Order: sequence, then C-alpha cells, then structure tokens
Amino acid sequence: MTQTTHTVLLVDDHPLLRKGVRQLLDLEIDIKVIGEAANGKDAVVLAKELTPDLILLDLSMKGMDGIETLVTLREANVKSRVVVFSVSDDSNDVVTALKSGADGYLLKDTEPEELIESIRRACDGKMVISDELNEVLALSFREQQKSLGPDLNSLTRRELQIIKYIAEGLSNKLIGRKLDIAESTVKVHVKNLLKKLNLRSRVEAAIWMVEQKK
Amino acid sequence: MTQTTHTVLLVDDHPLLRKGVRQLLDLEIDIKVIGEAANGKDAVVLAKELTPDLILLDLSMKGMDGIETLVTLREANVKSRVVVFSVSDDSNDVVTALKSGADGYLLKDTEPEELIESIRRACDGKMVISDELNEVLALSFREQQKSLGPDLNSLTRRELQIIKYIAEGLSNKLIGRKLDIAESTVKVHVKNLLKKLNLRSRVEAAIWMVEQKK
DNA sequence: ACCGAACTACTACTTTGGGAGTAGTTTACG
DNA sequence: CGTAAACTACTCCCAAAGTAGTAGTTCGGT
Repeated sequence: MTQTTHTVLLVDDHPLLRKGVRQLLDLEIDIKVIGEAANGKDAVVLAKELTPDLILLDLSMKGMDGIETLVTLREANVKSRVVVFSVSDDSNDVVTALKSGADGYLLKDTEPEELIESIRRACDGKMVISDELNEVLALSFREQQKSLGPDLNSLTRRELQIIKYIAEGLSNKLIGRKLDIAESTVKVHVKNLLKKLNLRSRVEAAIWMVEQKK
Repeated sequence: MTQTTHTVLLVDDHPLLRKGVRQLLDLEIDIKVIGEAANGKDAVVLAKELTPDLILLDLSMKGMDGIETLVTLREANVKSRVVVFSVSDDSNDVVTALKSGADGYLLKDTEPEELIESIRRACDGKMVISDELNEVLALSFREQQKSLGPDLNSLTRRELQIIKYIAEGLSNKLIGRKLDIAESTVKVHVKNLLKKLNLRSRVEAAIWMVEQKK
C-alpha cells in the first residue's frame, strides 16, 4: 500500500488547542499540518492557497463562526474535506454542520489515537462521526419528520441574522445599526422573512424564534 | 526577589488541550505542572494529594462538571487557588463560577503569553479575569437589578390577559375584540404593563412571556 | 456572457404601536 | 362615606412597522 501524506489545515481560535493538536499530529509520519488559522477569514484564504487534504474546523469562533466558514469554503469551491472539531454535542450544531457540507464531526474530547485514525479515514473519503453522537443524530432525524413546515434553513444568511435580532427585541433601526445597513433595507428583509415563514408580524417572528431555540 | 515555583494542576477532559497547555507551561521555569485530571473526581483526589498552588479547571466536563468540582474542592477545604479555564463567555457561567469561589476566569482563546502571566498573578493571590469578560460582567450586574424587579404577580388581571395575548402575537385591535373592549383601552393596558415590567415594546413583552412559561 | 439569487437602498403610503393626558365607572376596603 | 385601584374610553401626536414597487450591485453557476 502506498503511503501518501495527508495535509491538514487547523482552524481554531484557541492557540493552545492548535498547539496540542499540532504536536500530536506531527508525531505521525503520514500526516502533515501545513497551516493554522485562528479565524474564518484566514481559514478561507489559507484553504485556497494551500489546498489541504483536510480542514479541521472549530465551530465556535468569534467573527465568522465555524458554520459560516464552512459555507464560505464550499461556496469558494474548496475541494478539501472538512471535518468539524467541536466541544458541542448539541444536535443542532451537529446537524447544521453536516447539512452545510461537513465531511465529519469530531468532539474535542476524542482520544488522540482516535483523532488520528479519524483524520486518516476522513482523508480517504470516509465520513467520520464521533461515536457519542450516534444517538444524537438518530434523535434529530425523528425531529426532522415532524417539522415539515418551512424553517430556519429556508432563510438567507441576512434574514437569519435579522430574525435573531428581532427575537432579542431590537427595532429595525437598531438592527440596521448593528448590521451597518439602512433601516429601509432591514424592512425589506423583515418583509421577506415574514412571508417565507408565513408569519404576520415581528412579534410572531420573535415568539416563533424563541420557541424554536428552546 | 525570590523566584518561587508555582505548581499547577490541570483539570480538563480534553487530552489535547491538556497537552497543549502542559507543553506551554513546561517552557516556563517558574511554573510546574504537577498533575493532570480528566474529570472532577480525579481532580479532587489529586488536589488533596498534591496541594498545588493553582488549579486550572475546565468548566465543561462530563460527569461532575467544573462548577460541581469547584464546590467540592471548596467543601473539602482545598486551599489551592482555582482558576476556571473555559470556552464559554456566557455571563451565567462566569457569574456562577465566581459566586462558587473561583479565583479567576480565563477564556481558552487567551493568548499563551497572557495565560502564563495570568497564572503567575493568580498564584500571587490576585483575581484574574479575561479582558473580554469585563463587558459581560458589567451587564450581568444590570441583569441582577432587573431580576429584582416585579414579575407577573405585579400585573393586574387585565394586564395579565393582555400580555398573554401579546405572547400569542395578537395585535391590539384583535385583543380588543377578544376581550370586548376598545383598542384604545388595550393600548392603555399595554402601556401600563410595559412600564411595570420595564420593557420597551410588545416584542420584548412577548419574548419575556414565552421565556417565562417554559 | 448571461441569468438568477441575495443584498442593498430608495420613495411613498398605510397601519400599528406607544406615550401623555383627561375622565367616567365600578369595586373593594377602612 | 370616602378613597384608591382597576378598568374603561377618548383625543392628540409621533414613531415604528409593514407593504409595494423600482433599481443598482455582486457573485456563483450554466
């Protein structure tokens, strides 16, 4: 069997964790960490530049978060396999990541040996999911069945940002300031988002949103 | 000045992170990692056995979580200083940790140099808090004020009926019809109820209500 | 090169929401 | 009996929300 080298790009805003992972992976002759990024923007740039076999992507980053980064990477036609590496075993995070095109989802408390094995398998084109998440995933499929109506995923990024602010009680004006766009533009998004979700007012949107996330 | 050695116990269920931190701290001559624990139970045992100067404690662990561990340590009369080391900048986590007797709260995305400095200062008896948390902390004090404020019980029967309808997304006009009173009257009640609850709009009222009942 | 989706921003208009004030009625309580 | 709280309803006024239509930009995909 030919021993190919797997190239890896680490994306995580925790310097210490990057250090730990890098140290671990450097011990493996067939795995090479060719880059590190501390945020989504850098990650996208580096990914295009280095075309790593695999991107190990943290979910919780400030600025552009993991999911946004993932989506951006996919939109930029980055061919690297992307494995999310997160502390969260929340089904929403897992499902969102996979829906957004992640090739795997590993928990940060994974044992080192298992992490290494998973990276190899991911580079070979397999999908890798931490064992602990099987139950979580199974349950989330059942959830999907009952929520047939339109949901958050039918919203665009902007609309999603805006409905979140609505669910915090912000006015259009304030939302505009937060997102640095005109109030009139916010109104357009609100109108569209209400129509998509079949709601009649921002109050209903706020309620819907709050109940959603519980 | 006498150069004392600071002894540290790492408590975190992520092997990789422990590895990263240990590697970092081992480079400092005045800091010595004398033990590692992957869970709360081990942490308590080791703390009693080793009496480290400082315990760097992760919040999110399976089994006994960070806060439980912290409380247990305090109950066991462990004199070591305890600094929470967490990814979470959620004000609840921060406040709970400090209330439970933590001597500091550092975010995991702290820069290595800053982490080392903070550890030294913590060992010197100072309280160390990540800069990013100042705002969070300040806000949480305001929250406290507001939670001392009135609740549902301070509302009259009418106001209670009306806020319930608001939390179902109804307009003043519709509420008026439901209760067979004029829209103008509904407005009066809404105005009064907003003032009592210290809210700024019906949207906030709806959110507050929905979160209340769950 | 063209198309469509998303995002932006405007004008113009209507409806809804919310503040402030006045005031009449009912009801419970000392 | 008097009074205070709750409920009712109005007016006036302005701010916020929401609808409709036009239109420019950017960006990814066919």
